[in-house]
Amino acid sequence: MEDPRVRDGSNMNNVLCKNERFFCSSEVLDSLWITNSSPSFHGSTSMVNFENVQGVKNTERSFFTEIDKKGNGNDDYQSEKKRRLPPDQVLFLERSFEVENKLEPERKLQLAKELGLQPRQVAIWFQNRRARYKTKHLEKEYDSLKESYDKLKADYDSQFKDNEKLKNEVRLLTEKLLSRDKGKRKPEPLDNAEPKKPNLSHDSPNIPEGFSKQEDASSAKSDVSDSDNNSTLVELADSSQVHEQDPSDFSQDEDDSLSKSLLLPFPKLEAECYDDLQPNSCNLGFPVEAQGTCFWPY
DNA sequence: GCGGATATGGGCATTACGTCA
DNA sequence: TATGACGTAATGCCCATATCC
Repeated sequence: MEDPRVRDGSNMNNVLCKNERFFCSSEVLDSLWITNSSPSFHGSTSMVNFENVQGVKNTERSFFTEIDKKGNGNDDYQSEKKRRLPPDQVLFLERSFEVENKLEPERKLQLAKELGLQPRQVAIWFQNRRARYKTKHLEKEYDSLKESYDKLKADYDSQFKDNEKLKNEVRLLTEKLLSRDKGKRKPEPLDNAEPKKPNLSHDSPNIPEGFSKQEDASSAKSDVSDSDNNSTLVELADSSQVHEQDPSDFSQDEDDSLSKSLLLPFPKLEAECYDDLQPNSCNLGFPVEAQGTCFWPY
């Protein structure tokens, strides 16, 4: 069974248009496509006697002038020196690549025939093109990840400052309450007085000490993953509904200790705050395979 | 049905060459 | 003119898969 897609050049437009994701202009494709009736690409070798898709001879290319000057009539593809493909051929291959980045044998033969290239050349071009695409894609993915990371880090820093501010407020209020209690009654032994502290503390009798240790923001930041400090902060701020730490949420990020420490205070960010991100814009916590993608696998 | 030999194609690292600043 | 950086065509190797016997 012959694949109708590759039967002739006129059908190639359908091939190129079958994927609606890509820009597809029949005029453009018509200008690119050379039908079998055109002698333009029918040279027996890769690019000898090549004419571009508009039928204009490429007599300006240095390679041909060199060949002509030397009177080299050798049609053997293997013996030819390596040279870049002309822009029109590259454009045509790019269009084909946009449609499908894998090359079935029949399509390879058809492209080779239409472009006047060796099938091997077409296959190599697609192979290299896939490699280039992968590189570019990885670069974009890296940039996206970095952007997401920076954003997340900025969010964390902002939240950290707010946290510090709230801690200071709690500390001041605690001191006020303590001083007011002192004024009301006689001083009591310390261990007796502790349980009479206001609701700010349930299980952490040494709150002021804990705060005093964290007044230096930088040192406190380094301790951000300390569960004792976190629990203290949460209880003091009476925000247990906000902070429900689940260590399992970060099991996929073990290799990145910095990211892990940054994320710890905000275990629900991934699930709740980044739903609107574009695919591939943030991979934190998600395996690459699980991300939606409009790109080809490579 | 199973297993080995062979062919084919893709991925990847690398090389070779052309181009340009 | 020489040179280094960069892009890309091409090569070689490895692996997965399909087919044949």
